[in-house]
This record gives sequence, structure tokens and C-alpha cells, in this order.
Amino acid sequence: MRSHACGELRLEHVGQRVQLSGWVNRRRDHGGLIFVDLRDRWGVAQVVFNPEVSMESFKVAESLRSEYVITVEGEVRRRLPGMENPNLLTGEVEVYIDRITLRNEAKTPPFQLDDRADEVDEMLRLRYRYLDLRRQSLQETLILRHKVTKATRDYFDKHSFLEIETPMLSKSTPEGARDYLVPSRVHPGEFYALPQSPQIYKQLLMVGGLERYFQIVRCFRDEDLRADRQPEFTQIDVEMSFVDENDVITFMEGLVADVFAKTLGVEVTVPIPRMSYAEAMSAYGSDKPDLRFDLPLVDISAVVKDCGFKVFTDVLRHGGQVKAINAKGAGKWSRREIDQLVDVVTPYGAKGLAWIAVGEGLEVRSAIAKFLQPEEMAALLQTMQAEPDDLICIVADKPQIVAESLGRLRLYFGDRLGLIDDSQFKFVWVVDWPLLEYDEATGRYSAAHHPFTSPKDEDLDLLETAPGKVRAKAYDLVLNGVELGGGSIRIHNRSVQERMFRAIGLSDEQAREKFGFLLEAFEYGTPPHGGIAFGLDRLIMLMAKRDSIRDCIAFPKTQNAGDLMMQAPGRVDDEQLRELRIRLAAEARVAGQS
RNA sequence: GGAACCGUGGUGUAGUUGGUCUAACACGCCGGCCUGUCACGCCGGAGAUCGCGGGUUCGAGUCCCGUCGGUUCCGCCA
Repeated sequence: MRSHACGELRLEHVGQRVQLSGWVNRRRDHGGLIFVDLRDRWGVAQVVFNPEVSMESFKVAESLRSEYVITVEGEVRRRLPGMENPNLLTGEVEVYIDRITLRNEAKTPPFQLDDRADEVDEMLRLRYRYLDLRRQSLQETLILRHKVTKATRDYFDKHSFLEIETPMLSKSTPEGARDYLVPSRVHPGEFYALPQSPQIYKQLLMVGGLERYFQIVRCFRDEDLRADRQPEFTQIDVEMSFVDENDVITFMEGLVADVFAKTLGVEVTVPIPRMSYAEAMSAYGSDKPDLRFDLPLVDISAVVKDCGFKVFTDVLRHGGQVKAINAKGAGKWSRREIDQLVDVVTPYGAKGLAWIAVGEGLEVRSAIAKFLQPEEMAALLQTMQAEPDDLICIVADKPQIVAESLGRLRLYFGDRLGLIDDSQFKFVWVVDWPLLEYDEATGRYSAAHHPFTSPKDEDLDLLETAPGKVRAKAYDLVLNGVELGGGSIRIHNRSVQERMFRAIGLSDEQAREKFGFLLEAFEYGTPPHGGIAFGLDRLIMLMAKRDSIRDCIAFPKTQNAGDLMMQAPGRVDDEQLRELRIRLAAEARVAGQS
């Protein structure tokens, strides 16, 4: 049905007879002459219907409408001088049509399938996703996605990795995200869980001697959605034997550099800088710092420790800290604008936001000025390297709250003050993560990464004495303030794994029940191993400069995990439920009546 | 579980404090004219009980409550 793609026609094809198939992108009817922009995946070509060339084709062309599907044949000609269209790659030529076959008519689409559709309500576009997909901007991200996975497979293949599939029907494990469950018909009352990640399988592949594994694999987490979180998403999943942290990091830097070079033509400088978790939290108030701009958090505890402002001194007396950021240029903002900044930090637990606006000659405008001695204020300004028009924002609280609220305020200023250069790709490895984090709700420690992460050798014996101080052999790759993925060197020794389980409050009995097969496997000569997983959807989102991973997935779900096109999820027949021995609770039955 | 924002012809928007709103504009759609357009042009036309339900009021697109859908965020996401 085609000899050429619409988008590939060039001057070199002039004089050739071609057959094209595609959609009517636009029709321009001049009465005695009709132009049609014919579109396929490869682009757009102008085809011309002239009654002097073919009255029969011309008659058909008069009835064409947007999105009609046609096949046309004719001769490629160079456009008349002055009639070229420089906006079109095919703009120097056009095809004079003498045969046309109407393959299918089309209803008028519910929205116009051009760039203007970016403004159309996403709800409508998701209901007609198959129409939205015809648009160039969406096709571009899917093409990029293909190129990225292709480059990824090539890279791993070149380094003798094996792509190995792991089960989708798996088992629910404690900890981690909520599982998607699949009822078993054969085992009434029992459920499979869809994998949150193939974590244990890939470790067992290492026990199985496969040495180098990767998989581009779907993962499922039944948690609430965000712009960068879908209930099903894709990971580039990797595991290697006989490696340490440095090996995995270096290897993945090679992948990133290779993929960016081959798909975007962007050179990623390796090695990618590394930053400890402690440093990231302290300087940027985030475990995924956006390094496209500076604006660091500065500890001013020492400067204000004896000042007259009780809020600061009380916090410091109770083990808190006082930190500040210096927003260049925001010192000129109105009182009203500055006062609204407090709304940025209160959702993260900050009880308030103190600020100092710096004017010409370093005179200050601030509600807390009266609590500070002149020399304290001078020291503060010097610590913050204050200049005219600066706005110094201060939060005093527990370290965690200070970090999070000032970290968010930093991002807010980065956006508001235009500090972010969108064209950049700023990578950073965050390393030396804590192994465990204390959960105030349960009064227990839980795994910060996952319970198979190896402690640093030198911290191993803190596991029982000071669990919060143990650092992990874990690493996250961060790009432009987004967590691209993370991994770790794993525990490969039964006794260490048992100590880890105990540290997170799992009894030996529970550990054996849930992970006995893993503990047993560790007794059969398990090699040291480690790995990582990258979020493919997020990677594409960042590479394509999109704000949502929905733009990088062919058929994404809405915030309440629904599919507006398929109307999934949906009710099932009573018979299906009977086979599964499942009976709906009363509230589920009522909710389903619609 | 919580907070905020959005919902007006097919699409995108306008609609000031409730009152010629008998709902406007652009695009699209339909019909007519047009042989060099390329977001073609010109002329004409159709198309909306303002998401849904209640309330306040003499009067609601506009105010209030609820509900549905969507988005962003908090919690959650080892």
C-alpha cells in the first residue's frame, strides 16, 4: 500500500512514481485545485489533486475530510519556484495524484489533532487516547522511549548481560508498597501478588550463577499516584555478581552516557559527581538535590545561639537547628509576596518562616531584627554573604523539618527566580545512605532501601548497638532533582541477613516463614552481588522535557488509577467471582451499582 | 485519608459586585464560491438548558452545600 513514507520524500525523488498511504492531516480546497497534507508516522507530504491530471481522483478528493485514511499514487514533482514550504522537511516537492483509494472515512475528531491539542483537557485526550497518539508530540516520546530501550539492550548485550524474564505472578511480601493482588482459582483463598520489583528473583539469579542480568520490566505498586508515579511502571533492572558499589556505579554511568549520546546526542560527563546522603540533606534539604542551581542551605545555629529570639534559642536547646537560604533578588519583593512564602514551608512541618530583606547599604527589613544585636545581625549577613536585594529565609526546627521545608523553599525560589536552566541534565549519585530509618508510628526501625541491602562493612557491628547510625552500600542516581533509580550491594551471607531481619523487627520465625527460601539459598555458595534499577518512564520524561510520565506511556492511568478509554477497572461476572470463591463485601456491592 | 484548583457549543477561552445572558470570541464543523495553498481565503449557517443534584434569592453560568470527573500536592510510595 505504499512505496515510500510521506515524510521521506525529497528532491531526489522528483520524477519518480510513488504510492503513499496515511491520514488526511489537512485539506485545502481551492475549488479547481485541492491540496492535501498526507500524514503518516514518518511525516507529512503535500499531495495535489488537479482535474487536468485526473478528474476521477479530483472528485474523490473533494469529499475528503480530516483523518480520512487514503492511499494515493502519482508523480513526485519539484514545487514551483517560490512555492516551497521551508517548515516541511518534504517542502521542496509535492505529489501529483492520479489514483486514490479511500481506505476509511473518519468522524470529526473530538479535538484537533495538532499542537493546539496540548491545551485540550487531558480527560478528553485520555478517553480518545488512540487519537491523541496520532499527534507528533506524543509519538516523539514513544519513539524516544523505543530508542532508549534499544540502546539499553545494546549496551547490556555488549557487556554480556542476559535479559531474563521473571514471574509476574509472585508472592506478597511484608514491607514495601501495597501489593496488587491476583486471586488464585486453583488455590481458593490464596493470592498472587504482582511484583513491586523483581528484587528477590534477580538475587536468586545471581545465586543461580547467571552473573549478569538485566530486564526491562513492568512493576506494580498499589499506592496513590503523582505526576511521576503510575501504578504500573517500567524499570531497567540490573544485577551483577562479584561487584562492589564502585563497579555498579561506573557500569551504570556507562549506560547513561551511551544512551544519552545515542538517542539525544547529549554528552554526559563521567564520572558523575557523588554526594553523600548527609551532605545532600545538609546542603540541599533533599535526598534528590536539583543541582541545576546552587542556593544552598546554610547552618546559622552558631550565629544565633545566644540571640534574643526565643524561637531560635528554644529550638537549639532542644537539639534542633537554625538554617537559612539566601534568595538573590527576592529582597525586592513586596511584603505580601514575602509573607506568602510561609505557605510553602508549613505543609512540611515548619511552624513559621523568619526572613530578612536586605536593602541598599545592607540595611535590613525584618520582623526579627529587633531580637538580634547589631553584631549578631552583621555576623548573620556575613555568613549568608548578603548583598542588596537578597532575601534571607530562616527555619528553625528539628533537622528533618528544617531540611524538608527549606529544601522545598529552595526549589520554589529556583522556579520563581528563574534559576533553572531547562536545557541542562545535572546528574548526581547520592551515596552512603542510612541503612535503617526509625518509624515513630511503630516505634521500630525499618529498611530505608530494602531489607536485602548490605550495611557498610565498618558499620556492621552498629546493627545491634546503634541501628540508626549504620550506613548502607546503597546509591541513588538523581537527575535534575528527580530520583531516576537506586540500588545497592546486597547481603549475601545468611547470618548478616538474619541480623538485618532482626534489626527491622522481624522475628526469626517470621523471617524463616517469609524469606526462608532466600536464607537457605544463601547457604549454597552465594556470590557477592549488587544491582540497581532505573525508572524508565521517569528517564524518558526527563529526556523528553515533559512534566508528567503520562506523556511517556502509551496508555497511562488517571490519578485514581483508572483507564478512561477502557473504563478499567470494572466489575466482573458473578460467575467469575464464584470460580475464585470471592464474595463482595456489602459496601463494594453498593459502590458498584452505577 | 487530607488540602487546593478546574469543569460554559465539538475544542480553547470570555462572561467585574447575582439583573437585555434571548450566553460572546477564536478554532473546528456544515453549505456556497475560489487553480498555488500550506493554521489558504471570502460569504453564509448550524451548534450550549453553563458537569450533575439540592439550596439561598423576585432573579443563579455567577453565591452556598453536596456529588461526580480531572489535575497538582501532603500522607503513602521498603
